[in-house]
Amino acid sequence: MVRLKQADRQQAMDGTRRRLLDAAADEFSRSGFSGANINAISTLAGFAKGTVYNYFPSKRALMLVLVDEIARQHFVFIQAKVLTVSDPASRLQLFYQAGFEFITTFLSKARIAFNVINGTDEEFKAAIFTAYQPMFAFLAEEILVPGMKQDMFRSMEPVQTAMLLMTIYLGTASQLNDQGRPWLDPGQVSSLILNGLRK
Amino acid sequence: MVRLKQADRQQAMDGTRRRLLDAAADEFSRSGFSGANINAISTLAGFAKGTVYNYFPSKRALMLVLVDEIARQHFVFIQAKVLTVSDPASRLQLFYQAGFEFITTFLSKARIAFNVINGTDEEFKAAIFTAYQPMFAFLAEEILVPGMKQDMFRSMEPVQTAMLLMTIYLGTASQLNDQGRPWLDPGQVSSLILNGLRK
Amino acid sequence: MVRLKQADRQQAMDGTRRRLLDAAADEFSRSGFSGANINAISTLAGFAKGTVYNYFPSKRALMLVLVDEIARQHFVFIQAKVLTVSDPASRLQLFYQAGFEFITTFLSKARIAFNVINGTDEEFKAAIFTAYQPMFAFLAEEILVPGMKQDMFRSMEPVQTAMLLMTIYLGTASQLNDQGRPWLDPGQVSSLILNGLRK
Amino acid sequence: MVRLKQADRQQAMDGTRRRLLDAAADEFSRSGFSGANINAISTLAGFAKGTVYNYFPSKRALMLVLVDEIARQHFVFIQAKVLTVSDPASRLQLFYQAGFEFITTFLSKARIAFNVINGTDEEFKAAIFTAYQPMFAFLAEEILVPGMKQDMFRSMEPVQTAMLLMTIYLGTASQLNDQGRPWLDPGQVSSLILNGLRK
DNA sequence: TATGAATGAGAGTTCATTCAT
DNA sequence: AATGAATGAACTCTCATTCAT
Repeated sequence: MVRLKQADRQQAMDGTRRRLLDAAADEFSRSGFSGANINAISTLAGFAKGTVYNYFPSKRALMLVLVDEIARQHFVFIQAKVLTVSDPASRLQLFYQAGFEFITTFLSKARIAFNVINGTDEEFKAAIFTAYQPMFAFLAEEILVPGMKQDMFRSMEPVQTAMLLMTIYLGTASQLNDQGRPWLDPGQVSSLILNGLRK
Repeated sequence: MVRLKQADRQQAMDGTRRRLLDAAADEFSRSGFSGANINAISTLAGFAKGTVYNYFPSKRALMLVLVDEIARQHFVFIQAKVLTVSDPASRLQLFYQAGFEFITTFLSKARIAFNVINGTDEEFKAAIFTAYQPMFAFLAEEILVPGMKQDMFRSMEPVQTAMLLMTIYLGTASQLNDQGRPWLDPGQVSSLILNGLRK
Repeated sequence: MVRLKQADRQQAMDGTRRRLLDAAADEFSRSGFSGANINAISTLAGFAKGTVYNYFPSKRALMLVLVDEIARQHFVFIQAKVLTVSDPASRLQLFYQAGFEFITTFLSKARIAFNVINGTDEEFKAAIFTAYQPMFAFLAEEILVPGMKQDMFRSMEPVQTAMLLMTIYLGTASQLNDQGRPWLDPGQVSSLILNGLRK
Repeated sequence: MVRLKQADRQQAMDGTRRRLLDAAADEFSRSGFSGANINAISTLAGFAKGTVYNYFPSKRALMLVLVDEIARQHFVFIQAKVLTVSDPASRLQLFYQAGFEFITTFLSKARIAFNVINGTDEEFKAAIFTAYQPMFAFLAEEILVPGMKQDMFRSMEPVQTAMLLMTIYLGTASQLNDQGRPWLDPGQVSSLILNGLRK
């Protein structure tokens, strides 16, 4: 019985934490980190101000958890789509397509990632790049190296190029119009990139 | 004599304004807009807090003036280098080279531009995109259209493509390491782009 | 139990609000609105500066609440005394007597009312005159009109005369010596007025 | 020649001082003392900020000079009109008539007087009451005492009654509508007062 | 004498954080 | 675990005053 109660409590806590993180994503994406308001976050989540501090020791810690979560989710989302095909060129196309899809689907989370990457807070930047490492590795090992081995792409330093592709992805995908949709078409971008990479 | 005195005073004011703008560039680039501290700006410039308000009605107004100035300066810098050659491909290479050079030379100003472009403040974004219009037009009319006319580049919608190139430039150039130098090499980027654009 | 706790909390908040309003009355009466210091108000009330803003959105809003409260309290105080008699002449005498008593009893509140009435802030003036409407109406309907009907007062336009009496009351009652007591005697004033009004 | 130059200079200084005092009257009447802005005063007068400090050591000193001047001018204005007749009752009527006329003619100066009288600044209050002493004396000696001697007014303590009449005058005259005209009619007021004073 | 750039104390306001309940 | 009143440091902005010219 005690175990059940504990399980219930755990579940409730997870729910609270989840709602706080989601509300934080909304608020941070709308106002940036400095501009974000803890009160707005807790209200949005349906809790009182103090509750935030039962789950996260500070606004900054909340942001760090969120940033890490976003980067992981971002990678998982793209990886799943890309691995449905095996041809490197198709994978690259899917990479851009899935990436743009992630942005339109999880707009506020994507905005946070862009803000952090181009922001001034070194701690947040370090956190997001650490969390994005798997994405860099995936690009290099599962797309670029196979493509070069199969003579589809010209020979390039894979890690550096992965960084270039990722940067282009983030740069092009982060420009959103008023409706929160990217200015540019993922097909257009991947076509230019594929053309650029080809032997 | 009075005229001389007035001229001196005008010059001194220009100097003050210049120092304030430079200090603001430093502070805004280090801390972002919300995080920036007016006191820090004035101290950095060697003045008292109140002096800022003799020149700019508010922190926001100061930022807007700065953003506009940065975008103009950015364009002038690149345009001057690019127009030294006439071949579209060379112009594109020079565009990236000059762009990266601008960033390493005027690092704090470049950081501000990136922050604003990827930030959450719509007023700042609108201001910077307005100020960058000439750069978009220049890319389209002085590089892409001539390149297509000369059959060097495949046929593309020039304005949309200019936006793509500009976005790639900003995205790739904005990733700086701890020493404030770009991660990526302008030659590498322009090579990929040129390859991507070629017929 | 929860209800009790909530009731306690509500009571505590009411107490805080009350103490803030009282402290504000002190400070505003001592220094006027522009001269008043929010820090002084909170300290006087025994709270930290920020607490004021948990109860009132701004210094101005606090003043408006206070002004409204003062005018209502002023009227209720006078009305209660005046309605203990029914003869119009006695009512007028009691009006001045009660009015002067209000001032010596609630000196700082009375000072605020005088300041506002003779001050330059149009928003405050509008607020206090709105809140004093019942007092004007009371003077006209419960004292002047009955007095004229009973042929005790000469015939006059009641609203205009009510305003005159009220103005004389405020003007004479607002002159206070160093001990915060009116210069003039309410009996002296009401005697002159009654003599002036008699048929 | 030197004397002429000095005279010119003196005249110019007088002009500057005059314009500053007039501008100060405007600004103080519009915004009260704390709310008034030295910059607004100097600009209104057509000078630079610093010029004010060549004529008055501080904002407060400027106000004190102005208050004194206003009270003197107020008295001279009323006295001149009242002394055109000799009958005490007519003098009282003229007193109110001239008083109301002063207010409509020198609105901003009158507003300053009312503000000061009903304000919180003890130094200003002391200054204005000192400057109004001749007016009190005049009321007592030139209107009330003769009226009592001629059996027109009932017997009263003249100084106290002078204060009462002056207070009623200031109280009734200070209520101005949006166009800066008194709410009440001087005739109505003096009629009530005369009736109140008569034997 | 007139100027106005520079000053800096001081104001109102915000808000992350604490903690008693 | 959840609450939200209270806190007070920190911030932007104002403006009377100074002083070199």
